[in-house]
Amino acid sequence: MNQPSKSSSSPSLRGPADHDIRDQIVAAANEHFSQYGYGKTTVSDLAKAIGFSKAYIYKFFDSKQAIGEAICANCLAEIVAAVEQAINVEDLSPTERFRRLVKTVIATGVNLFFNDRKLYDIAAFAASESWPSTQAYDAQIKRFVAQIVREGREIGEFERKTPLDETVEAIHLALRPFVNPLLLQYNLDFVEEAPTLTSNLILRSLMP
Amino acid sequence: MNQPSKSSSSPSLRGPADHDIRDQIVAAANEHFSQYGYGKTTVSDLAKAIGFSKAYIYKFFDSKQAIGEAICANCLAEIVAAVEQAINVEDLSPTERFRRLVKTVIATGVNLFFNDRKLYDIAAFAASESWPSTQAYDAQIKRFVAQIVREGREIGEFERKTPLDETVEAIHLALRPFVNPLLLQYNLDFVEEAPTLTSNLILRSLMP
DNA sequence: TTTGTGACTATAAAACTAATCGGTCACAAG
DNA sequence: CTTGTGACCGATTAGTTTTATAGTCACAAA
Repeated sequence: MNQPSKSSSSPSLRGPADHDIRDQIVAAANEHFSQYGYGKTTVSDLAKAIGFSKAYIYKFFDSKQAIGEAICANCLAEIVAAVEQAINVEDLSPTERFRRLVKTVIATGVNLFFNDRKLYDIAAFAASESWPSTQAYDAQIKRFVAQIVREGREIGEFERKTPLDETVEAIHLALRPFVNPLLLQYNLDFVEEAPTLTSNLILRSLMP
Repeated sequence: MNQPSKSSSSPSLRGPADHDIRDQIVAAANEHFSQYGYGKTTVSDLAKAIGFSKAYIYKFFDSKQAIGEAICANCLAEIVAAVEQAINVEDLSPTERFRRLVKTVIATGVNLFFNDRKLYDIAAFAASESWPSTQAYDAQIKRFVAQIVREGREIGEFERKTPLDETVEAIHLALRPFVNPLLLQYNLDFVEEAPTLTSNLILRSLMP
C-alpha cells in the first residue's frame, strides 16, 4: 500500500486524516488568514507559526488553496450551525421556521462580512470558483429549505400541488443573492428589507 | 449667462444638448467601445474617428466616463425596449405578461453578455458604481412590474391584500440577479431554469 | 458669439527587473 | 515505518521606471 490513508471525504488532503499537526495548521491558518488575509499569508508564515518547516505543511495539505478550503469550510459550517440552531426549535410552525432560516442566513452572512472581512473574502472567492466547501454549504441550505417545505406540506400549512423539487429549487434561487457570499456583497443595500420582503413573497407562494 | 445650455436631464454633459457632433461622438464611441472595449479606447481614438481634436470632445462631454454613461444608457434602453415590445401586446393576461417580462429581460441580458461582451462589461461596471443609467434602467423595469401587478389586481387575477409597494419591491428583489448586469454574470448557470422557476414562484405568490 | 486646436500637466497604466512564494524532492533521523 | 528538513525550480508578485492618456487652458478663426 503506497497510498497514504486519505481522509474520508475531502480531497486534496494528505497524510493521516486526524492528526495533531493538521489541526495546528488549520488553527494557525485561521488566525493568519483572518488577520492578514489569504493573499498576504505565506505558507512559510504558517509553518513558522507552528514551529515546523514549510515542506512539512505539504505532508498534510495538497496546496495552499486546500488550506483555504478548510478554513472556508469552517466558516460556512458556522453559518450552517447558526441556521440550524435558529430553526431547530420545538413547537415552531414551518412558516416561522422559514422566516428564521432567511433571517439567520442573511444576518450571519452580513456579520461575517463586517466582522471577519478577510475570511469573508475567502468565502466569496470560494463561491466564485465553486469550491467543494461552497457546494456543500449550498446543498446544506437547500436541505434545510426542503425539510421545512416538506414539513409544512405534511401539516397542511403549505400547498402541495407544485412538485417539491421545483419549489425548493425556486426558493433556493430566490435566496441565492443572500446565501452565496460572492453575491451577498452586491446586495448589502437590501439587507434590511430583504428578509421580510423575500420571506413574505415566498411564503405567499407556499400558501395552500 | 455664463453657463452653457445644459441638457435637460443628464448631468456631466456640456454644450448644446442636441448637436450633430454629440451624436457623432456617441456613434464613434459605440463602435469603438463595443469593438475594443472601454479601457482600450482612448478619447483621442474617438476624436480621430470623427476627424476632430481630442479637446473638442470635452466641449460636449464632461469626461470619458460620461461618454461611457451615454453608451451604457443606449445599451440598457435596448433591453427596456425589448421588454416593452414583449409585454405590450394586446389581449395578454397579466400572468402571461409577467412571464414574458422575466423571459425577455433575462434573454436580452444574456444575449448582451454573449454577443456584445465589451458593452456588457460597461453595463456591469455601471451597475457596480450605480451610474444614473443603471438606476434609470432599474426604475423602468420596476415600473413595468408595477404596471403588470396593478393590472392583474384590477382584473382580479392577482391577490389584493398585500400592499402594492411591498409586492413590487419583493418581485424586483427576486429578479435582481437577472436584471442587474453585474449580478447576471454570476447567475448564468441558472439562466435556463430561472425564468420558469422564478416566474412560477412569483406568480404563485400573486394568486388570489 | 460658436467652432476648433496645440501645447501642457498630473495621473494612471505599461514595461521591466528583482525578490518572493508555492510547491517538489531527495534525503536524514528516530 | 513516521517525522522532519534544506535546497532547489518555475511562476507570481512587488517595486520602479517609463510611457501613455485623461483632462485643462489659452488662444485663434469664422
